[in-house]
Amino acid sequence: MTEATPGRRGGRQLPTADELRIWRDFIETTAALGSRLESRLQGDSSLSTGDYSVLLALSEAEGQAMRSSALASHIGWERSRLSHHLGRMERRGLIRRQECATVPRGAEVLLTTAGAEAFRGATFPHLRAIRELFVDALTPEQIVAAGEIATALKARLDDLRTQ
Amino acid sequence: MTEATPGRRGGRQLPTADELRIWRDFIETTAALGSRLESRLQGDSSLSTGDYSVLLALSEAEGQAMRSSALASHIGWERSRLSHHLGRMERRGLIRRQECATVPRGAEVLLTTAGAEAFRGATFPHLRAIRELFVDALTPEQIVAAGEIATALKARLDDLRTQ
DNA sequence: TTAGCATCATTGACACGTCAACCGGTAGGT
DNA sequence: ACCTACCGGTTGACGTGTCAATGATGCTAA
Repeated sequence: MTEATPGRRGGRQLPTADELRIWRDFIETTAALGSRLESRLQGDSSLSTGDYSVLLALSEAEGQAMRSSALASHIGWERSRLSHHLGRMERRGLIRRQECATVPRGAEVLLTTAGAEAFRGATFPHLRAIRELFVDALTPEQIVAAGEIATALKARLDDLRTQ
Repeated sequence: MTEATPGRRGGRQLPTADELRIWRDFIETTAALGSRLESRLQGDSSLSTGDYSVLLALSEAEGQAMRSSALASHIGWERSRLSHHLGRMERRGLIRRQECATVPRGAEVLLTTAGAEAFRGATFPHLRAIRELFVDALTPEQIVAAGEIATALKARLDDLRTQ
């Protein structure tokens, strides 16, 4: 199961029509789910899911502050993406950046009170939306299956990246 | 299952820690899968998945041409999104636009030979990537389960939109 | 007839992501 | 000491997506 057995289904190289239909349903529906959640969060709190990830990480951090690179790896973003996003969040007053005293050339990202407040206001509606759009849409067995599918897909992505 | 029973799991309003962990795995992994496929397609053919959707629809269309609005609803895009995308594709010579003879104010989108060729070259590697990243990552049972999960999530999204 | 009104498509402003280039500083090897 | 190589972070260019506003055109009802 971890190693692909190339001949498992007759050595075909291309998906069957059924597999393709499921693929399309799956990728399109998950994308639609993501953007619906995005717009729910936007409407409830004027935050994007990116903002939410950053604010969540900072809220849980020691002193509500993190080094930029630590933040990037914590939420799994590229550095340039984070830098652009922090610029936009700083303009809106949600975070602040300052030179790091201990590490030369390091940037410290600080949660502002406005940022903390925005995060507090967003959390409850966001979790409720996750429940309505995902948890309540599936049976308990399907939720477990979704977790296993995610794990298997992630393993495959990791395998192919380093290979 | 179609109607949410609010008290089904004790009337909680928020997801449990387990549900939340699965949610994050699920949404992040599917997003990563989508962008991996995007970059595979880009590397193999210099097309985006958006380009691919448009070219697929046009290839299958009568006379390799479609009205803009028909194309939009066929691939499920907003018209403004399609208009922007067609502008970029037209600059690259993949499609052409011309006034529609039959419908006033209608725009006809035509597949160019360069577009048809790009699509032909992209199809095989794209389908192979879907097989490698999705079909081969899952057991046959998991593929079925993925289809059912997509159907359930889609039904939920549709329910909540019209409600 | 004309004043709305819906329809088809485009446009502009803006948020977001990726890629590649860049910059400043530290560390290693010669 | 000097050259180089990396590291942390930023920037610019560009493709992409959404929203709201705009044109242009036909339909309908006062």
